[in-house]
Amino acid sequence: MGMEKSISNQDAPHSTAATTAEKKRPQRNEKGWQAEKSAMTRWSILEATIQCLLELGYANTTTALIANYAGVSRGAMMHHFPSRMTVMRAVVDYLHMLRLQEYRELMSDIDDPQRTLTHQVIRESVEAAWQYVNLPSFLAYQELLAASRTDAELRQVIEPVEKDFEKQFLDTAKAVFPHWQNLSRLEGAHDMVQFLMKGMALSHMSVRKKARAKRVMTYLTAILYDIYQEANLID
Amino acid sequence: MGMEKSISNQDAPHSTAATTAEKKRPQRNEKGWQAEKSAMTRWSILEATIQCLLELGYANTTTALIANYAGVSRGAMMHHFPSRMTVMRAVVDYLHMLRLQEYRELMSDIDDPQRTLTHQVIRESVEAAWQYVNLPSFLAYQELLAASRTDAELRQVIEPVEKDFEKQFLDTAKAVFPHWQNLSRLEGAHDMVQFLMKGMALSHMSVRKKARAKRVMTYLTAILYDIYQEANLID
DNA sequence: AGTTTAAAACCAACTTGCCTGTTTTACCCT
DNA sequence: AGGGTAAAACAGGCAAGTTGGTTTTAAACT
Repeated sequence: MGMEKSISNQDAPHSTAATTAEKKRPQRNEKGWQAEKSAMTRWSILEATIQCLLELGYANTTTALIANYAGVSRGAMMHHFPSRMTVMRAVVDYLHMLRLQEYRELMSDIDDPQRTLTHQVIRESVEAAWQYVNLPSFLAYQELLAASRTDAELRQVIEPVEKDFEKQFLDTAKAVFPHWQNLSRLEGAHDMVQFLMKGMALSHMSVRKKARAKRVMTYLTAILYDIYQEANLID
Repeated sequence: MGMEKSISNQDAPHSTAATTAEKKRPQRNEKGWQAEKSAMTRWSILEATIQCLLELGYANTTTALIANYAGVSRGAMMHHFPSRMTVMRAVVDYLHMLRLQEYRELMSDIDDPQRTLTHQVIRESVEAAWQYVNLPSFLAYQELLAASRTDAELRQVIEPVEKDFEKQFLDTAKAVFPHWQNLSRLEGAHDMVQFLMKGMALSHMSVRKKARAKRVMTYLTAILYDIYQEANLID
């Protein structure tokens, strides 16, 4: 009786995580292969979770689904993350890192050779912010943030991260606009950008999305320029 | 032995719905008592559902919880609403009506005797919009809207309502500002207000909420005034 | 080197609890 | 009495977490 139980009745229909950014498969007989494979499994579970959050929402993101998306057995997954909340914790941290990185990347494209803020530079930074809130990482994080409103455990996890993120986020903005002297006004401008972009992103405009977004960004650029001018007159 | 069945072994820790707007208890032996009582039960279930959405979120709003909050048995509830989604459908319609009503009420406080938009009038309407997005009805609706992104059945229910709401919402704004001629710019201004307010409301600012909201509203008022001026110059 | 041993990774089945919708039973008003 | 209303019990399904076992890797020992 060979038993052959390894037919693997696991059904893993989605290989989403794998398609996005397949990490180089570690070679066996290498030193520390196990550790590397373990890390890759963890990573694919995190990516799968994000995919689930985007496609199914927080409530419908079950441990079984995550495992399927990641292409691992539920047992394996529970080995790396002993509970659902443990996965979420890891995802929150992962997104924290990822979002900051992506934001900085977008902002680094904006260089400001004249050392003074032109209308054009402001416009570019506004458009970068719009790109930013349309990234998957932003949407996935919002899903967690929204769920945390009524999930005490998740809130405990996400709250300190959120605080830290906002701080670093604002600091990054300050670094991108070093000539902007008046801090209070910079913060106000920052709020304007964030709130508007968030509101737009979460509105899922059903009609004329592109045109309306463009118009809003035009208005926003104008007011930001005004705020900047005033801010530097005062100094 | 008056029977006083209202001892209600149901544990209904929250009497939220009752506190908000206790309808007059219908008197027995009145004509149509049953119909009235039935209507009141339905109403209290809707209010209870809204309360649940606010406190627990869509995913955690179970039929049993709703019944508890409403102070009815689950059986009674299933009599009036044969399924969970049926309740949600009714709540969506109820909120549709309620939100429009509340918005119009807030806007009706703004009268404009000079028949021309002053800075002050704009400021008041902005503040009304801020009040509006801080109403429970707004938050409850957002909860449903957010859930509908990943719940196909709910989306089918809420999508047409959402479309109709946006239309009526914009129409109301037009009615409040009849002197605002240039329609395109009015729509742009409307978008600015809605997106900003939504973004702020959903940001749950943890620090200096009041001051930041005030500052944002000041900026918003300024840009709206500018848009208005330009709009009327063009005409 | 080759074998043994411990640990890490993985897998499938079970348990328990909760949620929904249904059915059954009881009630009360006209 | 009987239609409309309410309460309770029930059945089916699903998801989280646990358990017990198997395979794979790394290291220790002879």
